[in-house]
Amino acid sequence: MARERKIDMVILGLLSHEDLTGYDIKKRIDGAISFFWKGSFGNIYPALKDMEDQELITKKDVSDSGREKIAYHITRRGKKTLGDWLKDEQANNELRYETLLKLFFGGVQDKKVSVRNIEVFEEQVRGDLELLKEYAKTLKNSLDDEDHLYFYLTVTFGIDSYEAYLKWCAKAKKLLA
Amino acid sequence: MARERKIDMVILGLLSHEDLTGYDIKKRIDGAISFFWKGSFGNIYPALKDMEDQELITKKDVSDSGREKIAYHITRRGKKTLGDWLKDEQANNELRYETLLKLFFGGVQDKKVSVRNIEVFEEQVRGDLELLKEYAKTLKNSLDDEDHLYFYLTVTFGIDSYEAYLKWCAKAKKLLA
DNA sequence: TGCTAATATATCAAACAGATATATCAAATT
DNA sequence: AATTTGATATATCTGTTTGATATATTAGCA
Repeated sequence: MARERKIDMVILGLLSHEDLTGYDIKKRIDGAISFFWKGSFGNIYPALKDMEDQELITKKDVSDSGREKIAYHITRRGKKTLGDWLKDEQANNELRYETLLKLFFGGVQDKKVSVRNIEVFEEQVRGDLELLKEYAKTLKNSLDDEDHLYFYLTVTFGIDSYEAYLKWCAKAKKLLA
Repeated sequence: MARERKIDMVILGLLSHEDLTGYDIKKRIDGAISFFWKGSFGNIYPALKDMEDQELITKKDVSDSGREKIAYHITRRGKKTLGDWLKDEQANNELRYETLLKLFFGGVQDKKVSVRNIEVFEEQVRGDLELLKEYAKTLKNSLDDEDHLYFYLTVTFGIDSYEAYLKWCAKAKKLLA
């Protein structure tokens, strides 16, 4: 059975707002989306090619001068595919935290190693949390704009969970002390 | 540059406690670990073969009768590799939540679709949270056992973040109403 | 006895990550 | 004016991972 390629949906979702080149798509994914989904050139470019064959998107040359530049536009078929995916209730939600993996096997080393791993994690989270809070501050004033509302919701998800992470870090370090 | 294969560390971590067959390793990963890391036969068996070549683990035939059964044992080299990884401060922590992806592109559909997606997520989380709380209850009485302590820490991470998720779900549904 | 589920090893195609190759262009530096 | 740097832009390659499938044995049970 052909597995559903999730990067297709990310691309269709982005193209449903505006025409974009592969490079633009990568930049968008690396932005706010990267918090809950990743993408690489290695799957974006092949996906664009395949989806053009399936007529979910169309190509248009937008080279400004000598430089080759190809923008993609979503078709009616593409919009339907995106809509069907959104309406499909099943969703795969996965956490892949190497920090937790290291903590799980922490007994192999001195407790100090685990404490240090938690501290590094804490610093990461603290930095990301600040970024998310800035996003939230800007977005909060324009929630009547539907797109901002949905963006805001994903941002608050990040804020709430990261704040929970920080509380956990404090508790965990105490238990290891 | 040869990327570090994370499944190797999961396997070494598990083998540092007891000898296991590939099938056993899969079962262990599908248990409590699956909350923060996944593994499949498709990478477990090749990893076992490679690590045997690198002398990080050794094979021993433990077939009880006609059935082939191969258990693996960690070597001193394997323990060193595991220890080095634990002491390495850099860790890759990734969230891949299709629910958030759908929410981000929710504007394409009616708000009811997004609310439903959140509800499905909420049910998933509520179920997993119950399981984690049962783990925690059992473990809490034996935190003097080091292995239990580390297990308990990962479990409380899950509990704390899942509780934050549920609070967010309530807020998000209200904002979409 | 036959059926089903669990045990156990293993491989394959598709998807994905991360690095690299190639080349253009804009802006800053020398 | 020439050079360097960093951003833009497309694309591919290798290795890793996922999810499905193939094959076969064994235990329980009806």
